[in-house]
Amino acid sequence: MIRTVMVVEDDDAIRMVLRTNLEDEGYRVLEATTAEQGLLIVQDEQPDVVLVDLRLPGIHGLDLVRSLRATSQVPIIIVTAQTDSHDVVAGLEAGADDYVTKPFVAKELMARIRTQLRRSAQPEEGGEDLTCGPIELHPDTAEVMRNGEQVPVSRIEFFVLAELISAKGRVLSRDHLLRKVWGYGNAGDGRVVDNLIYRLRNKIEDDPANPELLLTVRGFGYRMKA
Amino acid sequence: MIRTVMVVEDDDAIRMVLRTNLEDEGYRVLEATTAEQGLLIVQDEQPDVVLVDLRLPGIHGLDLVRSLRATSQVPIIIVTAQTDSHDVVAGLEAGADDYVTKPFVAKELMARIRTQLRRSAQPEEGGEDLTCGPIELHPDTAEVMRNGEQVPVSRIEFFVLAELISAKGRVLSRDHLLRKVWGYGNAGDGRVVDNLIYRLRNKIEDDPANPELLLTVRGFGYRMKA
DNA sequence: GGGTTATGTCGCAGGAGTGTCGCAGGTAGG
DNA sequence: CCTACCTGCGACACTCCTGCGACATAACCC
Repeated sequence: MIRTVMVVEDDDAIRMVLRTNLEDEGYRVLEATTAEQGLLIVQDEQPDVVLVDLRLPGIHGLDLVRSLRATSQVPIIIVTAQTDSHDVVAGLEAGADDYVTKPFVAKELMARIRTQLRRSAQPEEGGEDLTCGPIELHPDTAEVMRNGEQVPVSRIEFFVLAELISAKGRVLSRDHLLRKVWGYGNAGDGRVVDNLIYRLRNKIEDDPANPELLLTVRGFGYRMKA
Repeated sequence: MIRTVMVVEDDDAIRMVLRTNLEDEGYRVLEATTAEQGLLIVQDEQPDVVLVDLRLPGIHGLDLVRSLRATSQVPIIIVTAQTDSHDVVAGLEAGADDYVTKPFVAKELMARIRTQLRRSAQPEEGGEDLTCGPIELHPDTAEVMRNGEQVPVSRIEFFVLAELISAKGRVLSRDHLLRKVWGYGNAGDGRVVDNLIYRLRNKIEDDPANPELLLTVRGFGYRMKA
C-alpha cells in the first residue's frame, strides 16, 4: 500500500531533499510552501503523514499544527531548526506527534515516518473485510486464501489485490494502481500492471484465460467482480 | 509478560547501574539521556514505568514530568539527589507518582517500581499465555520450553520470540522487531533480525531448514504458526 | 474486411529478499 | 586472566520476484 506524505516547508532546497528521500522510500509526496496551502491540500488529499516546518512565512507552523489537529488525526511531524527547541515542546503540546531538528539525518526522519505510519495503521485495517467471492485476504498474515486454501502471492501482487478488492468492484485505472501500489516514481512505465494482472489471474482464477473475478474493462483498467 | 522501564538519566554510571538492576529483575530497559529524547521514546514505546532524573542537561526533569503527564498515564518515578528535596514536592505536584533519592538502594527502587506496576496493572493481558505449539515461554524465569524440555536461549532471542508469539500469528516486519526488541537506536541496521531468526530456528525447530513454527513471509517479515 | 489499438501471453535476465555460516569484538562469570 | 557465550557483521548461495520486450490475440472503428 502506497502511503502519502505531505511536506509543508518553504525552503526550496530542503523541500527538494525531502522529496527525493521520500520518493526513494516509496512514498507519494505532496508539497506546500505555506500553512494555508498546506491546510488545503491536507483536507483535499488526506495524506498519511504531514511534515511541518515551524518557521513558515505568514502563519506560523504552530498554528498549522493546531488547525490540523482540530480537524484530523493525521500524524504530524515537526521539522525545525536546532535553535528553537522550546518551540518543540509547544509543538508537541499543540498536537504534533514527533519532531526532528535540522540539520536532520534522512534515515532518522524516514524511521520516524515509518513509526507514525505504523501507529496510525493499526486501527484502520482492523475491520476492513477483504473478500471477493472465493478470494479472501488476511492483512495480518499477508496471506491470500482461495476456497480456504492458501495461494502464494508476492508482496506487490498482494497489494494490488487488496487495492482492487477494497475498491469493491469499481474500475481502477492502470495509473491509479501504479500510483497506489508502485508509488509515484514508477509512473510512465509500460505494461507492468498488465503483466501483474496476468500473473494474478494465473493464481486466483479457475480459467485464467476467461477471468471471472479479476475483470478487464477495456480502455479503463481492471476491477473485481462486484 | 515483559514489562518495560524507561530510564531518563544523563549520568552514564548511574544509568548503567539502573539498567543492570532492572534487567536482572527481568525488565526490558529503554534509555534516554535528555528530556527531549525521553519524551519521544515514551511516546514511541509506551513503557510501563518511567524513571526521571530531575537534574538533566537542557530541559529540566520537571518539565519532562509535566509533558509526560500531559499526554500519558504512565507511572513516573523521580530519581533525585538528597539535596534538592524541595524539588521532589514540585515533582510530585507536576504529576510524578513516587520518588527515590540518590544514593538509592537498588532493592528499594525495584520495590517501588513493582508497586507502580501493580497499581497500573491494567485489565490488559494479566496472564498472557505465551505458547505456540510445542513452545512455551515463561516470562518469570525467562525460560523457553520445547515439549517440556528447557531450551537455552539468549536474552534477545527470548524477547523476539515473546514478541512474535504475542502477535498471535500476525506478520511482524523486521523494522517492527528492531524497534520493539532492540530499541530505538538500532533502526536501519542490516540483517540482524534474519540472523537472529536463523539462530532461533536452530533452537526451536525440528528441521530448521523447513521451519514449521517460525515462518518467513517473503517481502513482509516473520510470523509464528497461528 | 482491413487497419489500428488495447490487452493477453510468455520467456528472460537482472535484482531483490532470504538462508546459511564463519568470524571477531564484546561481555559476563569464574 | 581465562573461558564461554552472545551478538552484530559480512560474504556467499540460492530462490523467487519483476520489469521488460516481443509476439499473439481480441476488441474497436471505419
